[in-house]
Amino acid sequence: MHNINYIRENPTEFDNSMKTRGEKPIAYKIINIDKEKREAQTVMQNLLAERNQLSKIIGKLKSEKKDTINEMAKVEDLKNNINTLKELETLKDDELKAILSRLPNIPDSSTPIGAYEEENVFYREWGNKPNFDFEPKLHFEIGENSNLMNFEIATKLSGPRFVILKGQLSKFERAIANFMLDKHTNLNGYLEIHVPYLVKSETLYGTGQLPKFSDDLFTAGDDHWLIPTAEVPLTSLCSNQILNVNQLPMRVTSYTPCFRSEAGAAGKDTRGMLRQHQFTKVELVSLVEPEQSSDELERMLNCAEGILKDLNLHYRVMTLCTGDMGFGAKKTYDIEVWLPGENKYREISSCSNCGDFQSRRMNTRYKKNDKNIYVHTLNGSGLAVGRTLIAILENYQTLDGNVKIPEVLKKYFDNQDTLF
RNA sequence: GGAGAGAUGGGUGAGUGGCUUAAACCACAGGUUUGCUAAACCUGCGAAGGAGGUAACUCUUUCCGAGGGUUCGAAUCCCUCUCUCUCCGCCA
Repeated sequence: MHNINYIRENPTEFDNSMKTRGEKPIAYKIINIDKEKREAQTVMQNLLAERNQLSKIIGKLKSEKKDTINEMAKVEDLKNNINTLKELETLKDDELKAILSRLPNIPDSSTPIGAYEEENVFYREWGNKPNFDFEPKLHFEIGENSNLMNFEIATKLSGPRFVILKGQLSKFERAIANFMLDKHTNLNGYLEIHVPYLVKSETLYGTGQLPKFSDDLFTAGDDHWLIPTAEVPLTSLCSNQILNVNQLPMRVTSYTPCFRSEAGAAGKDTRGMLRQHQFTKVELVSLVEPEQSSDELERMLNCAEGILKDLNLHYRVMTLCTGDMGFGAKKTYDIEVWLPGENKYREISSCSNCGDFQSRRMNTRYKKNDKNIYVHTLNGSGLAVGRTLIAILENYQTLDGNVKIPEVLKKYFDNQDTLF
């Protein structure tokens, strides 16, 4: 949610920001509605003050057994005006909220301006593309050939975009997640949290998925929604709270399934387990003081990159341009891992600084020098477990169709050298 | 799922229609004094807004779980909902 005072004071800058995100100019309209709201409010409050005065007088007169007909008549008049103004104020406030809640965050000054994915900017890379002396297979070829990955059964049970992992592959998924969690909790200072996978619409509003993106979500009825990412419950842990400054920075992590309807992705990535309705992810979330959020984004990116380095997987980091960035983000880095089977880089993590955009929506503040300040929130994948599994299958495959186990994962996988 | 009891500031907790401008205590912050691992005393201490002023500030509205209603006036009365606790039932 945007700070109305900022829009009031910087309408041109605000519209320019929105333009880079594909929105039309709207500051003028917002300011007008806000003005109408405040005018109604001011007049109403003056009348309320008058009513309160009169009520006190009436109380006093009654206790003295005196006549109150004049005062009662005055209050009756006031009441009608108050009700009319109250309705007007509510109307204008609803209008304002409807607009503000659907506008994306203002990009950071360091976010490159652009409309499409192609305009994302290369930030850095690590490692090299591996050399194969045979034609590397795609992850689902390796999976299906070994009979450990099955899409038909999953489709029979749940429809398209689901998968079943069996035996060693199912266990391998678990090993990858455990490795990530151990690293983030033991070395990177994140506190592991077990969160609900169903949340209320109010919670999704706080992180920005609602009201605008309900089509991307699965609902379970009764105001319960399946989480599209653990970012939603983790970021919301301290909603409607005033934290003490010494609770910051707060760093939390969670390993959860994520559920996405992939409504806009019809026909895209239909083969394999790259784009599923359900996948697992280790998520990182930080709540920090405003001055620290830029540094925290770099730190978080390093935590996510560290996993890929440990796994010796080649990747590049892209800075997303304004048009490709998510709704709540001020700045986002995508980590794209190299997939030799596909001969492509593919997103495996996305780390975003949301500034105070989410904390305003969910009302998370901290107290410093007697002031209540909105925290800055950050989230990042550390990493998407399913896609990490894909990356290992494709990068560590051998000619005979087996897969070598990366050194750091062996202790999570009964010290085996190969997948099967 | 059934029955009962509750929800008041950071915490405990008083408050059954106007004398509450939400008491008191604890915690916290600042200060004074005594003098030493502390005590006593004083002061301050919830949130979100609006109007005025260059400003320190002043005035004012709303908020006692949430939303409606009654009333000149609601923490207090009425209705709906949510959550918590206790007991019973069911259950991994």
